[in-house]
Amino acid sequence: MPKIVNHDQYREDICKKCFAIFSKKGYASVTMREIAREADVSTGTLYHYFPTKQAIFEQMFQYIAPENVAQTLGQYTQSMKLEEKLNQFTHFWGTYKTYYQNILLLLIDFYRNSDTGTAQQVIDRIAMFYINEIAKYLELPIEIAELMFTFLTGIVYHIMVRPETVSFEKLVGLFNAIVLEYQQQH
Amino acid sequence: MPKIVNHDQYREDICKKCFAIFSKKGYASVTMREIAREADVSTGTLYHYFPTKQAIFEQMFQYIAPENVAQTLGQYTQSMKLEEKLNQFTHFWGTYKTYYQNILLLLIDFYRNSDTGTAQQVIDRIAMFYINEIAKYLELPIEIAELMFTFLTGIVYHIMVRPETVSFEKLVGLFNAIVLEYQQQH
Amino acid sequence: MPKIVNHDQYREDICKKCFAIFSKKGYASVTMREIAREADVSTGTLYHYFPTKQAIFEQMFQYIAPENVAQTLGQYTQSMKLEEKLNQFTHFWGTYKTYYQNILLLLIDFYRNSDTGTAQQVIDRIAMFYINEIAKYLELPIEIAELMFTFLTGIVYHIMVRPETVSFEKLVGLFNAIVLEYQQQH
Amino acid sequence: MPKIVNHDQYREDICKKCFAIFSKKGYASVTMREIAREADVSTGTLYHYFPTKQAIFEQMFQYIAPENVAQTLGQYTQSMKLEEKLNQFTHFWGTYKTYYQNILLLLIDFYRNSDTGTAQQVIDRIAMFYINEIAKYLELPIEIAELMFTFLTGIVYHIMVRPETVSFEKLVGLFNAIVLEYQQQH
DNA sequence: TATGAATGAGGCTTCATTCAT
DNA sequence: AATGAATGAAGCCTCATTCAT
Repeated sequence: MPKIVNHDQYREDICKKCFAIFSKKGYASVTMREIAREADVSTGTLYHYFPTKQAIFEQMFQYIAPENVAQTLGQYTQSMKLEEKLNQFTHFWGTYKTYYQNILLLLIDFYRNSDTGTAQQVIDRIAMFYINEIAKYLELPIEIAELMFTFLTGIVYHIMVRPETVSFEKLVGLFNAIVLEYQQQH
Repeated sequence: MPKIVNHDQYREDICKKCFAIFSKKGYASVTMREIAREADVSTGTLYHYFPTKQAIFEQMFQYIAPENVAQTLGQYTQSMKLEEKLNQFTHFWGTYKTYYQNILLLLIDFYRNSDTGTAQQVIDRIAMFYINEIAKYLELPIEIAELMFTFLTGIVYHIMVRPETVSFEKLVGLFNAIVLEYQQQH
Repeated sequence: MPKIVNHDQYREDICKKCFAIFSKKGYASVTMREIAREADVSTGTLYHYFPTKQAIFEQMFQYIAPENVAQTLGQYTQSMKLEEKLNQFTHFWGTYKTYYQNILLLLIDFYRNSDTGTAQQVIDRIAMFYINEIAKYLELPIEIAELMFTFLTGIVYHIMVRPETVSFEKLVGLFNAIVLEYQQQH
Repeated sequence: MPKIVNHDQYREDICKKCFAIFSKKGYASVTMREIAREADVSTGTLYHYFPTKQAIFEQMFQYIAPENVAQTLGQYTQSMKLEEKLNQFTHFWGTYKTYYQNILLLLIDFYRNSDTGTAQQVIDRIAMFYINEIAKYLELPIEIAELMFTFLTGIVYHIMVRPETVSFEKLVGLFNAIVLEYQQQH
């Protein structure tokens, strides 16, 4: 009997193992040999489980992203007032800056290198997950959460490409103030 | 008798000519042959003026002045009330969606493929140009303009990668409402 | 308790089962996985019974008896006159065109991929079977049957590679006429 | 200025140079590196002139086959009687056995590895060339020439795959006798 | 025995870069 | 200066074969 393998489980393992290298180098400049090395298998094995490099990349998101996200977001402690929550939340977000930057770059690579429709679906699923978590935690309407998430995406981008000029704290503080004020009016 | 050529001028010409193709296809998937064709020279000539493909890409941003990238701005007509201005502005922004998406992707390629410090400087210059234009036109403090620009960046991204779920109008409408309210308080 | 297996019998089974796929796709473009699937065993089992892919291919011809290859023959009904027989025979041959084309291609693959001497022996055995059948059925001397078979081989080839130009009926009609005339003289 | 190259001429040169290796090893088992070595260029250059391996193979026939064929056939000396002509012709054909065998194998590879329609056209052109030459030289009607060519194809095949059993002379002698007799009747 | 997961050499192809003209 | 033909390293992928279970 050959080694008993749960294919899906194995795929997931491989995906998890190569997340780091993709996250570090993006899509295009990662070679199959590197992926194989990272996943500690041969290139042949890679092709035993995935038809193409692109498929590895795509499935990686299916397996990794939601989990990582959940892991990342599940750390809030509850607090009472919206203002405090906002502060805690954005502070937290700031702590994971680099992580979110990598994800953002990776998602853009994903968008560039995959079938557009598929990419959009996958990315949307990830985004919706975030948005719902934000809404739940901050006890805000989903539209506001979506607004916040969109804005935070913008922040992640600008902090990455313009770190000298952009102050995360200032930007976020201003945004929080605006949201707070708006919320109090309604 | 060699052709008299102003090297810098020639470089600038080439850069401008290949902006379109880079903006359309990104960095990695544009070949030197394509660049040469676009710039209407031979690959040999390309290497006479630039040491590498990456150098072309980097210098392109130097020659593509912010005004060029933002050439679509500056078409506003003035109107009185902030609300109207906001509406006009965001409507306008929405019209050029695809263009901004391409620029966003391009800048990310630039960030990925160039020296980080240089890329950040160049991108910052472009961003600041936009932000100042926004501040000037909407007669808003620069911090608010920065906030808006950051947010608009997020929108461009989300509209690109999640078009099924995200409504530009709704998102922007909500944002405008919030900004407006905030502005009236101060 | 291991399964009791008659190895030779097992080999024969496998060979017979994969004849179809080889005949359809040729030697080179059939993979071991496909052979395994076709024979309803694992690739490991394949290698338990055969040392290489080539060995499978070679032994296949050993087990595929000439009668199998020529199974389509033997369906003739007897009729009296040579002319009628010729017509019936060539009509019949024409009906199985595609089948004979595949066999022809397969034998050429065999010739190319196997030890020349072995291939020649096997192919000769198959050919002789055909020729004898022709001689028997048409009641013609073996030399004439050989002539006919050689000619029919040529026809199979030309119909395959030049279907637009070659008319099976015309070619065969002419040939029959010639044979007939020759026969009547002797 | 770069080296001045007549692309078509260069393509033809490359094709001619790699005819030998293809003719010796067939299509599938010839690698691009071998082709390059044979043509005395780099693999890159190969792709400068041909988009794929298949294209090289296909164009090789366009360039090579008619010419080689012509060269081969242009050696007849005229003689008076049909019988003598037939003898000379078939003798000649026998002399080039190996050459025709290679061509036959190669054409079958061509048929297998190219778009069917294209392959058929190319092969038909070659065949028609032969047939016309036969008709012209032997002063026979085109249908008889076609018949002969078809038959000769069959002979080439059988001599190749069954050399122990098949006698070229006998087969051809018999065929000549039949043709001769038929011709005298009409 | 039987399985099929695992291997890795080697195939085709791409493309930034070099260099003879 | 300008050209574009030529290069060859390196990428993705295939598949006959091996081997642990």
